[in-house]
Amino acid sequence: MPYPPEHKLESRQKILTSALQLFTQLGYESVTVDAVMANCQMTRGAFYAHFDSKAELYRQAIRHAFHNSRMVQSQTNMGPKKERLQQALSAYLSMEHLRGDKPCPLAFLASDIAIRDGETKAAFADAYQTVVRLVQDYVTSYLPITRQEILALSAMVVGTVALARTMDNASQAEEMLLATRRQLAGQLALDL
Amino acid sequence: MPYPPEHKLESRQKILTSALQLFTQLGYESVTVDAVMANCQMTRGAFYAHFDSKAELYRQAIRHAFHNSRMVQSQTNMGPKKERLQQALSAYLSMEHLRGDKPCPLAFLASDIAIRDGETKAAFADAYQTVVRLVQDYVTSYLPITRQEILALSAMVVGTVALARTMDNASQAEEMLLATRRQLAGQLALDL
DNA sequence: GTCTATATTGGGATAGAC
DNA sequence: GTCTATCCCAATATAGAC
Repeated sequence: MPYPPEHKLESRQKILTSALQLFTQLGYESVTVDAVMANCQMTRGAFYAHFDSKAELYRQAIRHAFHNSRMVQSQTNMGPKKERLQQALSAYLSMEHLRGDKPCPLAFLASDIAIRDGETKAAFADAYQTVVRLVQDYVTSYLPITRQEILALSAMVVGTVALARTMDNASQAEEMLLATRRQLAGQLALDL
Repeated sequence: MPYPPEHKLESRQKILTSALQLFTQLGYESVTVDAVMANCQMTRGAFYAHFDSKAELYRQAIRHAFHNSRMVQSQTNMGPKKERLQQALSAYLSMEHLRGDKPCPLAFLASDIAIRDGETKAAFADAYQTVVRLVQDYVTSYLPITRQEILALSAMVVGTVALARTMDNASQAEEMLLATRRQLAGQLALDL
């Protein structure tokens, strides 16, 4: 028995992490299965023992990213919800995030998802609705707010990161992040 | 002389319009030069008399889109700036826009641009800065506002359209558009 | 489960006729 | 300027050994 049973699960996790990194950096079409596997020290042949196709890998990588996101993971953390929200937003609206550290699929893949098949879009839409409800839960713990306001502010946060990433100039990107932190601090009574 | 001198310019415009439509619908990589040309009743061979490469076509299509955008074109319109702004925003945050009618590259291509070369990103960043200044000019004509506020609100508007486009469900998309219209109406004293 | 071939397709770019 | 025909490379997916 050359491989222990947990080996396959470990390989799967490695492939998913590798895939998310490359998909967010290069976009769906420019990423090859070869590159994903090489990026985690495996070869192409092994891929098909884990996933049926590249499209399937994309869907799973998105689910994986949401499940491991700061916002979702912060549910298991200690401390008041307001502080956890503040930390998550601060990390989200940072240059480190822009550079691809724990990339959020919402901001990094939005226009890529819009052109995929229904199954992929549904996976993405579900995850988005979950995050919106989570944010609403966090904010309402200390401030009355409507779902409508949460939706608009979420779009602002995600849109800021998506647009800042397109800027060729770092100071323009920083200006955008700062502007949204200020706006958010005012509307959500946070210290950002 | 089989071709009058204006023929080439006309062909070029047709190719650019065809390209923008396909790029925003399918993304850069999934669009073939063949498809762009077939979409405007020409063949692949003719393409290279107009553009050096597919990457060059992408850049030109983005410039073309900004130049023909409602916001930029509204500069030549009559009427008070506040009304022109209101009309542009209303069209921007509509289901027709989401369906691909005069697609805005900011919202439709943001995560696609982020992974392209520096030249493409620079073209996009320039266009974005122009639009931001234009919006600021329109708003300040009737309401005092800072550049920071304009940046945050612009990200909200663009982010809303980008995210709404990823939803598999039309009513979710409508909810998002409505939420941002409401928020914007409040902050910019508009009737949306 | 993972490896090294390999079959096959698709698309960017060019050549040369009209 | 536009056409058809062609070269050439890259990438998905599979076959079969270990």
